[in-house]
Amino acid sequence: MTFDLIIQNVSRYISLTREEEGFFISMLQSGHAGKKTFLLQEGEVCRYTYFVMSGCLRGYSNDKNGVEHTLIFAPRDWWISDIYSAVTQKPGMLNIEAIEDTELLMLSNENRELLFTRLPKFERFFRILVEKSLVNMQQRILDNMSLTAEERYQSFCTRYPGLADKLTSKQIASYIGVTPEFYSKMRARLAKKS
Amino acid sequence: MTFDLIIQNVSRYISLTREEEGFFISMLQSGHAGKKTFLLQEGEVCRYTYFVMSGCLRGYSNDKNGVEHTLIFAPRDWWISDIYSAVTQKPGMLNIEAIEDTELLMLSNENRELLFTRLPKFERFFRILVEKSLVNMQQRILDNMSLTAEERYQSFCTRYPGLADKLTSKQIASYIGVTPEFYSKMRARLAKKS
DNA sequence: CGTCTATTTGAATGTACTCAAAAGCGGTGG
DNA sequence: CCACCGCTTTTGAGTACATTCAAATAGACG
Repeated sequence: MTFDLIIQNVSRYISLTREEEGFFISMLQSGHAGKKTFLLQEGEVCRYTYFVMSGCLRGYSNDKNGVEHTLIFAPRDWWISDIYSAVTQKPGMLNIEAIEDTELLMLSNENRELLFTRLPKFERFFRILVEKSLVNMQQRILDNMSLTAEERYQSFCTRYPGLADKLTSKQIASYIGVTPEFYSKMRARLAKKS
Repeated sequence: MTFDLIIQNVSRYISLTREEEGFFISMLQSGHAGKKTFLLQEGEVCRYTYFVMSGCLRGYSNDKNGVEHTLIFAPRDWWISDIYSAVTQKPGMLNIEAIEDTELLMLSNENRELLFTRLPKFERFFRILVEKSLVNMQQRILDNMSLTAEERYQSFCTRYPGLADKLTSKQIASYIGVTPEFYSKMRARLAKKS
């Protein structure tokens, strides 16, 4: 069944009755994003929280020199949105792009609020989800301050097992925080070692 | 009244009746931390979420070389805890230290759960709180990847107005992610400019 | 096949770090 | 009250990690 994955995902933190599952599912829309297409672009207001059924998304932002910096990858079974924009309803600076053909479920901001009103336990679910995300981001700040590029690459491989193959060098470089050129040299060094 | 500050803080995101305020307050303990003392140390399980009434706290972690990296400062009207440890109930790596004599309110993990059970709107409050925090951390990751040390210093001054005076150079350096030596040289350059 | 973009390689540069030593500052005890 | 100790901050020289710019090579896609 199509909704098994998301129900399992939600059930990790809260438990739902059959009716609650039904209501939750009725709040979702399904969607598709072809490779290299955008679900959200810089300057837009984020209207949805996305859940990835298959494929993979990438959330990144451009700095003042136009350089891309990847904040998050969202493979199967992950949630993604521009929280800043979704919360404030103001234009954000995040781009959400499909790395490959991606099937999604979408929860609109309005339906999210409806869900919170009707089933307050979803406040709990999203609180826990955001807490996990916060812990990851904090760890990443520490990593950026204390690890070398090579170690951050290892850290990336651990956090997203198997994802490196699906991504371009540029995308990986933009996640670990180095230029594509330096990333290339780094790979050459690593290859020589082993 | 002692609890005005925290009630106002909470009321920014949820509204409470008199009785609810009373119950919330009954879940809190008050506490004090003298300058340079610790509320939490690396390896301990975080048992409380802290709210700062006056003074200032600092949350930092030591990397494998023993270098300190500051994740957060918590002046008056801020919340702080080691979310990782509080959520998992496992030993964390965060140290929470008082920068100066600090008065606090403390919400134990058990009372936090009680609060969630009795007043589910607090799930909402903490969800929003954590969302804001996540937005800040994401911004900080982008800053670390795209700004120079000098710009990150400006960014720090904006985020924590007036705090620079209360802190040692080493503490500021550990927040913006440079060595104390480099921070010192940076300050000298900045002073020369103006 | 040709074009466009991504990746690699190299040389020169820069930002920030390490190590070491000196100077400043704060607290403590005689 | 001041002398001393420990810690923080400053300064300098040498170094390292990562960037910039430029050119060559390889891949992807119509």
